[in-house]
Amino acid sequence: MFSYDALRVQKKWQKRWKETGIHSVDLTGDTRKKYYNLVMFPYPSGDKLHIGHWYNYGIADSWGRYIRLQGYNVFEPMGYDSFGLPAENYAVSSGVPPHESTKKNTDYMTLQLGEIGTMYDWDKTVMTSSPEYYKWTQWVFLQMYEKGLAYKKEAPVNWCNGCMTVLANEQVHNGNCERCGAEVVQKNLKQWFFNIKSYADELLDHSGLDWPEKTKLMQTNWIGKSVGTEIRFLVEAETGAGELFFDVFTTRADTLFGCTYCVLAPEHDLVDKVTTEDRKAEVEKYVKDAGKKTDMDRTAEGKDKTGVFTGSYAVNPINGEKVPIWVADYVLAHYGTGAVMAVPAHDERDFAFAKKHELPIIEVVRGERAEGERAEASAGARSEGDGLPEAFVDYGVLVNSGEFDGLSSEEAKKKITERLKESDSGDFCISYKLRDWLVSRQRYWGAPIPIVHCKKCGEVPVPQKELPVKLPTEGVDYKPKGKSPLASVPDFVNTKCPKCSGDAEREVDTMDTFVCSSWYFLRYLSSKDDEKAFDKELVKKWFPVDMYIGGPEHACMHLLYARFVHKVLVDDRNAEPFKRLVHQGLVTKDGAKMSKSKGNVVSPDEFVGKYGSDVFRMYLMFMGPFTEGGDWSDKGITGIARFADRFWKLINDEVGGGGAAGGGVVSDKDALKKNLHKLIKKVTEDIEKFNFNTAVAAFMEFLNFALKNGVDEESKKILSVLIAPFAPHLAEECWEELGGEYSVFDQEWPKFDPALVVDDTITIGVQVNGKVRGEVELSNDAPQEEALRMARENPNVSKYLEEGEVVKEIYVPGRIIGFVVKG
RNA sequence: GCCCGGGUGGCGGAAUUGGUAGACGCGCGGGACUCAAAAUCCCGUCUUGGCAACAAGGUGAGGGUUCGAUUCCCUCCCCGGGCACCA
Repeated sequence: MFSYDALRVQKKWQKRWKETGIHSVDLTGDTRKKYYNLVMFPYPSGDKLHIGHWYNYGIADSWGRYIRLQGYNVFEPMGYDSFGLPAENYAVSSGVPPHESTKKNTDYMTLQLGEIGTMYDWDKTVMTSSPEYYKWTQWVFLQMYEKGLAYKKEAPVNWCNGCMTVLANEQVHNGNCERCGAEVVQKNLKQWFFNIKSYADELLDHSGLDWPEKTKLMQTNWIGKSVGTEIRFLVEAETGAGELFFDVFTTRADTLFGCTYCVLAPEHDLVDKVTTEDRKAEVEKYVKDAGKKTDMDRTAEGKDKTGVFTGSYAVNPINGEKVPIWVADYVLAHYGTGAVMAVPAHDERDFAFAKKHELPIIEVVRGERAEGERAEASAGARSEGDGLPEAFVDYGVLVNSGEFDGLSSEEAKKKITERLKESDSGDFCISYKLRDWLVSRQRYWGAPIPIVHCKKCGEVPVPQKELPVKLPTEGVDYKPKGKSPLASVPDFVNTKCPKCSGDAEREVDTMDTFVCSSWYFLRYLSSKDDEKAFDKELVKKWFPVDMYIGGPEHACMHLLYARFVHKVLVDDRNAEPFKRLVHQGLVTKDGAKMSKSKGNVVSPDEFVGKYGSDVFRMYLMFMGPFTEGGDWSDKGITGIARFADRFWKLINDEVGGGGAAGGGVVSDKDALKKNLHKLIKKVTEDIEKFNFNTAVAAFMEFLNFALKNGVDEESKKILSVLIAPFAPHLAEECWEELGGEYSVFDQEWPKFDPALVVDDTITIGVQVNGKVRGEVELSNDAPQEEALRMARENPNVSKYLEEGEVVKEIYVPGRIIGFVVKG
């Protein structure tokens, strides 16, 4: 069918690559410039590679091959993120222990990744579920612990009813579990956290990172930094409980005079203390009900602002006004201080709440825009602001604010905060949406947390030399019960305290798999003696990762965690692990996401078996821009199959028929040279931009030309190198066929001659009143006078010029000639 | 609700700073080769009218700026992604 035997060729070269060890990287001795080409490592599933794997790994590899040809020493490692729920869930249903199924899956996957024809250096692979790896994940935990960045604390946390474990904030999407989709509820539990919040400012700093703007923005929004004021409200103690106070956080200190009540979150410590006897029953019931609700329930009730009065009052420190203290679940316990000052005139939520519960509304900021509306409202309600149709949330000028009247919001924020500072009742303050990273999980298939609980000494970290704390593989009931399965393995639980040697119990929770994946890129550079988690000298040499390729879904999870952990491990708050980041797009079928349930999943094997892996890879590259994905078409791939075949024919002079040139006969040598150099330029520039689709298109254009015109041997060699990142096996075969020395990947990437890529004569359009009326051919640097003269000579153009008087002439060299005619 | 992307032929998708819209490929139509089919090769392919030259319309909808707008501005519609009471 095809004259190019793709399957034979790909087998041949995969074998040759392996035998010659061409992809094995010398991390220390090589004198070429280093390039760390990283792709997010896969979770090893038992299924065959799906199209997304091919898309991601195939194209990431093409990038690596291109960089290699550019003369770099490319480090392209690969490993497995092999801890995690799927293997464990499989164990629950089948009884096959995770360490067994995982081993089988990774072996199989390695084989398949080889079939793509990738240049991974398997000598330096990692598997996060191996004791050799998780030993050091535990060490990472201890590092965090020693630096005071890991702590165990009771807090309201997210609990997934499906996975029967707690989840990090980042792993809850729309109130559901990111993994299994089950509903997530709030529970008060004692859990391990990493203090990622203390790195918020460093994580906010993306300077110097060549990352997609969108990803940086998502992280910025997730961290959610707000600059504002913390204000202390004293409680008017009717309960006789002594001097009570609470702090609130606000970004709008300028509205402080408009505060007509305060709200505590139901979980706030002070709720009990400020509630008066007569309100106790009602408040307790409200708090209890709120606790039972999921976040979804709380927000699902939407704009309906529920709440109860505590019976107590607080004093507004700026004016001594007494305001009632309420409890309401529209105030979040975990943000700011868990308490707010409510200013109904200038906050939509407070406005809705005040309306519903008939609390006063006082206008303290006025903007130009509100002027008309207010006049129409009632003049009588001016000072009270009850006439406001809605909250005015914009900045403006202060009113009803005593001596601060007339100040702009900006100025007032500063002045009011400074005043509060004088009386020790407030200060400037910064608040973040980012919460600490909850890292403990009540599941089996993860790295055990290296902590023991001693009756005498309390919480004691396991000494580094005793690592790894091995995950038991015998006698484990994997079934999730809401407690770690490890709790039911006595041999694991019962231990001795490393400090006092007394009886102690091991921590039974395991670590979030995102901890494992937050440092694997460092582990690829492990030290030979295994004395350290990674080789510091190698890390110094090879970091940052020059290119990191992976899915955009990790923007606020892995990519945030990895930056944080990297900063801690290399002991530099400003260090960044990934210099350039590129996200692959999604491959769809008929415009829809592929899914088993829709039955529109495309299996690569069928097409790889028919056309070979090069064609499959190249079609994926051709489908659309890499970052945007593309739509798979069973028919579309035939275009690339034809292309590969025609390419092969060109190299082998099998171009008979149709009057095409062959046998080394070149009909226009200058044109060949020009087109070849234009191709080199186009392909090089497109690859740099990750626009592989247009690079392939340029190849096709060139091929169409070359098959007619003929090519010489030198051009064939250049073409073989140029095609190498796109179709590595084909390129090797062509290169060998042309008598080139193994390997094509040890050649130099061709350079174009700038003089050859510009045409001396070009064809440009001529417009009359903006409409194209003809085209003229003129020299590249033709002066305006000549260009216009030639344009006028065009019969169709002159026809339109005669219709009136030329009032303007336009000449953009190389682009357009235009006339404006009036009449 | 808010914040990002994006809407271009039958389809996937191309189009520097505003400068000949539709590259390249698929599909489709026609032809060559063949007893025939496949494969291959050649020609055509945005719509309408015309043999053609050419003309008119055309990049989600409507306005605007400009000699000229897929590109810039305003209003709106649709699709994808993120956030979601963050005070």
